[in-house]
Amino acid sequence: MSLRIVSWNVNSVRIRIALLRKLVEQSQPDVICLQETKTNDDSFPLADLQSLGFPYIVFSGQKSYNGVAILSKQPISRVNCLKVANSEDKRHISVELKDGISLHNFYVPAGGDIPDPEQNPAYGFKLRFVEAMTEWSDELKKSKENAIILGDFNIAPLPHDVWSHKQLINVVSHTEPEITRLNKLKDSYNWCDVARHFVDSEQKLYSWWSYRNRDWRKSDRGRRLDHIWTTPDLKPALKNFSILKDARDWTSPSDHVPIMIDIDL
DNA sequence: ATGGTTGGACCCCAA
Repeated sequence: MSLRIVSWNVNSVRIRIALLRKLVEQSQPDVICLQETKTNDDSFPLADLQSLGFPYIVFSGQKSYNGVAILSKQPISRVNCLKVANSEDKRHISVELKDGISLHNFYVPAGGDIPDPEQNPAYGFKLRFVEAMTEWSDELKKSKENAIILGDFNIAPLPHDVWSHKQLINVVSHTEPEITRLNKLKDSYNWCDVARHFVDSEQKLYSWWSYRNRDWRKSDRGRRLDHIWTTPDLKPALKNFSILKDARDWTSPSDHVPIMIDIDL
């Protein structure tokens, strides 16, 4: 069974319905994982999304901030929401795709502007959040379960995951403490960074471009904040990876674009 | 060196 899985930080699910329709028509994904849905569960646009051809939808949201969802064409089971780093924030939801293979959708905290946990608690929370993900990953490895983890990790780890390594080294998303922690998470289960499995590390690769640029394509000051990782045993099953960059030019876009994999499960 | 934009709620916050 070949599965096409998309991850997208939509920056409000309710105002992005038309763009989700466009995504479905153009790319025909089987599973869509959303971050920053920005709505509580009572106001989640369930019927609208089901009408796009996804009868099976699970979501965990809150008013105004955060929120995650998974849309699927096929039945899903074992729905779970983790309380990562003891936070009440709705930043994780997972399902079982098929026997023994789980899919975990994470929205890692952005972490504010100042890269100092003393001055900026949001930054400290971000670091603790990735540490908590690592503890979770350690347990997953012990269970030997295969998994896909994806979402907006809000960290661009490699020099060519940002438009200027030098200019962003002290900018939250590309600081040494964040990168060290993300690498620790990656090493904890030898996770495969699917984007870099297919695209050389010397090549620039972004999934996010700030709203605060007159011409995002021309200035091209992007960062690779969105990720899809698999457990090492799933590597041979990976068939394709793509970043749907054109979505940044859609009418009233998210500042993140969808990223997509094809995997034979 | 600074400011630029968006979304959701409310008159500002987080991204």
